[in-house]
Amino acid sequence: MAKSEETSSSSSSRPWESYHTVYTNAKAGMDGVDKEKVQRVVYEMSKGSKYFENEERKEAYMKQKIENMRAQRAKLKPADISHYQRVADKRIAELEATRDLTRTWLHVDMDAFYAAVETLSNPSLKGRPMAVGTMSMISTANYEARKFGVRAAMPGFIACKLCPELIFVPTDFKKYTYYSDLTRKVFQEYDPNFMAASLDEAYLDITNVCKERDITVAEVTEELRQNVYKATGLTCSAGVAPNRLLAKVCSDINKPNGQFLLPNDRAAIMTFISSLPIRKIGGIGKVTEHILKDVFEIKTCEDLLQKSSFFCALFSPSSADFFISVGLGLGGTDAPQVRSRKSMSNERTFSATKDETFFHQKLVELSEMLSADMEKEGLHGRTLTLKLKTASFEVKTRALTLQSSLRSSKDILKHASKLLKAELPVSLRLIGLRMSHFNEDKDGTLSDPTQRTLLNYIKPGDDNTNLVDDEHSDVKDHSESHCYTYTNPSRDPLSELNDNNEQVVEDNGLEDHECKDQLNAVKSSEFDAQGIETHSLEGRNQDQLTMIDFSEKETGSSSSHDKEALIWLEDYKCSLCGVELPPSFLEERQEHADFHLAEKMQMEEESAHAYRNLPLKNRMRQKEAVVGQSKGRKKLKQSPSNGKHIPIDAFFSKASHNL
DNA sequence: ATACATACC
DNA sequence: CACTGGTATGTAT
Repeated sequence: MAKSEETSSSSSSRPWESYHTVYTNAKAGMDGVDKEKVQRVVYEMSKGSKYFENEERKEAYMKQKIENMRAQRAKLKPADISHYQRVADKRIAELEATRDLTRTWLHVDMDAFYAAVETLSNPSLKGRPMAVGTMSMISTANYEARKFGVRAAMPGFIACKLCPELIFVPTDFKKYTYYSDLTRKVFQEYDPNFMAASLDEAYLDITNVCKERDITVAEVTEELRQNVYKATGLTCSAGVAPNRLLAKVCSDINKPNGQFLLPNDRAAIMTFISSLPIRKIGGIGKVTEHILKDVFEIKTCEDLLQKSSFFCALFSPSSADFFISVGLGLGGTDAPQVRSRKSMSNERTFSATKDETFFHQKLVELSEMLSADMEKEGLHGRTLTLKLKTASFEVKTRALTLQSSLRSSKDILKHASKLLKAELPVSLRLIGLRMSHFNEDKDGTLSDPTQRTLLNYIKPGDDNTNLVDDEHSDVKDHSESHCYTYTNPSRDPLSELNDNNEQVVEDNGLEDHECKDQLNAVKSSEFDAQGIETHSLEGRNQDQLTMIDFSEKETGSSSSHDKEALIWLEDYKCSLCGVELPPSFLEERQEHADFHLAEKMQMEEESAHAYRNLPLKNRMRQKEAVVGQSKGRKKLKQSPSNGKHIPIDAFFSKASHNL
């Protein structure tokens, strides 16, 4: 008892101080905020919740990591330190040699973008504290609301407590996309190859405009911001620097409606960097900040350079390079590359439940959405990842990599169901699906493996695209991990938003519903055709049946006991899968039994199909593997960084922040 | 290859 | 009244 007494200063008397959220970070518009009050309210509103408990769990994990790191640091002997100091000094010199001060990069950042757009369409919101989002989550808050400590990523019900007058406006991506496009038309006049980082942010290389028009950087920046305002009625902030990493930092300095220019001058950069808190750097978040501060007493970018020996001693080379680069004020200066998408996903949150029928319905919806999204981009994927968030907020992922790539909602559903089944029973609050390992399919040709393989065999251009992209995709710094080059917007302003992650609800309106209904219709007829006897399941709906996966593997592996009937061993354990369900859980037991029954029927029904298809698929796959050769690709990727000419951005590519 | 974590908007 | 959604990437196993 006595030992549980808290001795740490804050925990006992002011418990809210130890609840670390992301809301306390100094953000634009948060100057006159009573941070202690915000912290207290956030704590009071969260305390005791499942969410809070999970945050505590995560906090404990982080503390553990810090302790491990501390121990490692303590193990270093003076001789080690001096050794690693030499290693670090060498690396510093090498990185310094890559410094490129010839480009002028501008980072534009719209001010409170979503909120500003909503105010445009409803001027009565002007001057009143407002947030875009829901009671559950806020996307953006306007500056009036920020005065109360309300900010993005804060749940609405907490924001309400901080600011009772707060007005909530639901998000409307269609609107934001429209205005985003207007801004991009302006950006294009300054840099046709500008990089869109999100709906409201972009990087522009203005080196050429400044030269061609023979005007100062400050003038170009003012003019650009003015033109954005003329085009949209929205204000933005801009930062200019010799690289993107610094430009982003600069755009935050005089926000809102301001700009900050950092000259292309090494001394100026070093001065600027020296007092800069590391948390301002894109890629250094809450956790990394905490670790660097608690383990190495690093707070500013200057500290980063001074403690560089520790990075070389205790971090991966790529992490060390990233931290040292930041300490030197280096960042991406290269021309933007067209990057191919790596993954596509969707997820939904709902009130926590154990209802497997409900889970299945979600999987159906997610599969259909994902399939449709993939089709829009002509993609087929090989790896499917199921994401689950339990009622206690723990996130789990379960992945499956297939022999051949897929896209159809039916295939996705069948594999997703299999993955989910293995986790049951479980109480969930979120389900998500992600597809990755894409093989592009430009012609819109179907997933017919014959065609794919033949194409690849004759003309390996299909994968070639990815190969080139992959090589360059490593050559990006962290703050730009989501940047896409904005390709010609002249015709259909919405079409190329496919290049952008945030194109989300583009055509969500009518079409979407139509689509879903159609898919549902198709789905039901499929089930009918499969001849599943719903009546044998005591009124369970058909959807429940589709929880059962269609996999060949399962058929083979579990065939040994597919004749067995379910018995509750020792009156609580399922004889088929070992799941434990007490006798009092009548509903659950019935559902569970249905599950196995349907599974059995499914397997029997399927075994006939599986045998015909398998050998063929396997053959195709082998060829693909040979042609695709992802291993050769990896080697190619690495060689440039080992060679004589090292592109500066390479040092940001793998930088780690998980310590 | 998989699982988990971190980060960004 | 009860803590998002989409993408990328790094680390560990």
